[in-house]
Amino acid sequence: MSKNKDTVVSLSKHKIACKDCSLFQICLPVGINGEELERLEQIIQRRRPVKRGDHLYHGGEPFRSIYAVRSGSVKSYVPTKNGNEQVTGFHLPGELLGLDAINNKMHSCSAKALETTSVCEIPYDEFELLSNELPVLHRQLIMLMSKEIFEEETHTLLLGKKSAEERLAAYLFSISSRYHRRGFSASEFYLSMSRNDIGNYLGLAVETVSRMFTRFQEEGLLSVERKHIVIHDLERLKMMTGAVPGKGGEQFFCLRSS
Amino acid sequence: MSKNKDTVVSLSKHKIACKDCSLFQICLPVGINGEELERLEQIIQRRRPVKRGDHLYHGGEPFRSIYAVRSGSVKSYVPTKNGNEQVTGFHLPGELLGLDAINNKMHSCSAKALETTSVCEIPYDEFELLSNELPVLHRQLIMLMSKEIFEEETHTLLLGKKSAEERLAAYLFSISSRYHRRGFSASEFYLSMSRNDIGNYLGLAVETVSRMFTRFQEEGLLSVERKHIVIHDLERLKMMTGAVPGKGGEQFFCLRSS
DNA sequence: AGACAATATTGATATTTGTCACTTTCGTTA
DNA sequence: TAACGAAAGTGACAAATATCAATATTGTCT
Repeated sequence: MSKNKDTVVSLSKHKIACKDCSLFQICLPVGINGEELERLEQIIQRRRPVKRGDHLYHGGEPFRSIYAVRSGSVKSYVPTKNGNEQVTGFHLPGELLGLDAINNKMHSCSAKALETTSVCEIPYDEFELLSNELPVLHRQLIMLMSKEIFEEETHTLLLGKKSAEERLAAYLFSISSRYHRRGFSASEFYLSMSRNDIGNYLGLAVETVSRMFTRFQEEGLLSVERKHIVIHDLERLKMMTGAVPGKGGEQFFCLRSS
Repeated sequence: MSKNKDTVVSLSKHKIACKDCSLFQICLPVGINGEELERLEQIIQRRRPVKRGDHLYHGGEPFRSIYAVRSGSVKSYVPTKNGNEQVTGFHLPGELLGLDAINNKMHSCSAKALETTSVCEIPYDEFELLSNELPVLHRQLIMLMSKEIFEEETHTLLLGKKSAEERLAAYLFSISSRYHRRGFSASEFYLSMSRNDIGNYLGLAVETVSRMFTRFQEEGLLSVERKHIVIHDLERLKMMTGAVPGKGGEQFFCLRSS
């Protein structure tokens, strides 16, 4: 039990059962019955919200837990030799972090909150033990990891060949879809990450990102005011990503929505 | 049990027990005991080698199996609207394919052999059933998927910010390490993929790839003759990738070796 | 509120890479 | 073996983006 008032307030405010969590069907889409869920909940720790700039873990630290974002957002990055960092991903509500560390038993990147963020922490050892009795948990994790691999692939697709315009369009479309899935508006949202982070993630100079936002706005595609984005033509944005597969491919549109 | 002669012949030719397979410790690194292994082997199908250009699966097809490359190499790609394709990955011996399809139950990309290639096929339904009894199988799959996610992240790192030089260097270093791990030379190997595929994967024009190879050769970094590569200075190649993390980071060097 | 630091935007210029056109080499098939 | 088409390499040029420099805006701290 924490001692200061702040924490107590936060805990009481955030102690929500999984089944009442708005992310329930994102975290646990497959059939988990009541008793199984209860046992899972017993090992899940709901951490006090972390402040902007705080770390969930650092690269090189031993791996102990998987995290699920409840609210807020987190960025993953790797520090590089020249004192810079390379951003490897952003994590929005309902998304998991730390999956890349299971195999190494060590975190390969650092995770930093981009804003006040609350997460669920799932201690991996306990999860493993429980999974021996409840194979459905393993199955669920495998599904989520598959989705993660699929999405990384999408990101490869994004960075692979495209122009700055296509990259930023694809990025915005991805963010939009992810917020939408989480129950928020697809056409209006705040970008919690800086232009710097976006450019870094997309392999573009900050200035190029700025210019692209300006161009998009001039073209009437969207309105942008710092971090506040309103997309006026989502369909055109999607087209601009250039990621629509060819013949017979409409059924597996690959610039994913979730 | 298969019925037609063709299959029987192939099976007899390629029926090698997992424990005798040179990829054993790559596929199944953790402790699986004899009986468990035997039961796993019963569901693994060793397919007759596929010829260069043949597909293991196409994007949009229902997902049925995971594949492990035994020998040869495979490329994954997504067809795009303009009739081109976007290469999303290469798979060398000891590596798995199809993990991205578990969640969707549908393949999101196509997989094509770059040369004569033999694979093990693991029907996923049967794997799931068996895993209910042997949780170690699930655990192993999760480890392998974690590794996959880690490597995708590495690829993000590769494409994120780097110049053409850094990209090609990182690519060659990755291929080198993966061959090395499989027991081949780290400094001399054949690139089974075309310049076109490499360029596509790295987000570079074919001509740029060619020019970079030429430059690398002029600099004495390597010798290249079409697909045959000899690397003269692996250490310098590694440095050129620019992926060395900063302070205290040597322990989690992120441009991975496997 | 004021001041400072961080972030974002804009413009001018340099560099890199892509595109186009052509040549060479290789591999396959007749 | 010859001939063809595909893949690879090279050069000239154009286009896209990075870099550098300056300014504007925002957020934060006192």
